[in-house]
Amino acid sequence: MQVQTNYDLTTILAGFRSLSDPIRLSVVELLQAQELCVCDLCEKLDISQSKLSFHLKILKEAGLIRPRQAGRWIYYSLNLPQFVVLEQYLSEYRRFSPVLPARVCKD
Amino acid sequence: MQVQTNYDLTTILAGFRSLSDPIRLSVVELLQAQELCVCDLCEKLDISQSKLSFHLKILKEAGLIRPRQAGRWIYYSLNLPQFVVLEQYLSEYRRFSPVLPARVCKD
DNA sequence: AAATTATTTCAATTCAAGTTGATGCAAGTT
DNA sequence: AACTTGCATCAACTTGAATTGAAATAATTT
Repeated sequence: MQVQTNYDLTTILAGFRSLSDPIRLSVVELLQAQELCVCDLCEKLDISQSKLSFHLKILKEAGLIRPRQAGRWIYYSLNLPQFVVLEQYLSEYRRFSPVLPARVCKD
Repeated sequence: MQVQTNYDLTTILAGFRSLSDPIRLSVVELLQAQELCVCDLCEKLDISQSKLSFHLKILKEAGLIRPRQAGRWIYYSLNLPQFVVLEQYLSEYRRFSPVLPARVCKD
């Protein structure tokens, strides 16, 4: 409740959901090193193109990656600010963590 | 690939998946303030007990929360180290990322 | 020991997410 | 203009996750 009224929860949820799939996690790990086009990713991950496209869309809609068109290739790269948003969301848990005693459950 | 061979990818995935559901995110936000028993969470979230129990189990298995039994109540609290693991996983993207020039949208 | 309370588990159902192959589209090539 | 290439989208299908109500368990009280 007190953690972040300043973040958009929907975006946070979409971000975590995007990163909760092994293929998508592999994608961002590959993109972490360098910008890659779809066919590169396809090859490196050894999955079908339409399957990859599906996952790229989810990552893109979560704001974690962004496309750049160059001729007929589309290069994807990480959108770091969105990673930072997620990172900072998580950091709030640590930062404001209580040293409060447990509430006693009494009726 | 290059990001973290030192993390267990399965744990990371489970962590993100756990945080990708609105109910579970609400749970950890409530627990961020203080330890709570199941009945408290149930009441605050206004959901059925079995439903909550299902989500608590997922969070617990992801290592994000942990139970503490006191009599017939079970108090759940955050397991901060696991939040830190996720936070640090995300931070690696920022830290080792190639410094790209800010791209200006020219539409 | 029976009754009560807090919580988990189970089986059945519903709903959302992932996969597949085909089709469409836009950019580049001939 | 027709053809190819790189990618996205669609519809049908398969799989997995979430919800529900009922039953099971376990600690507590009477």
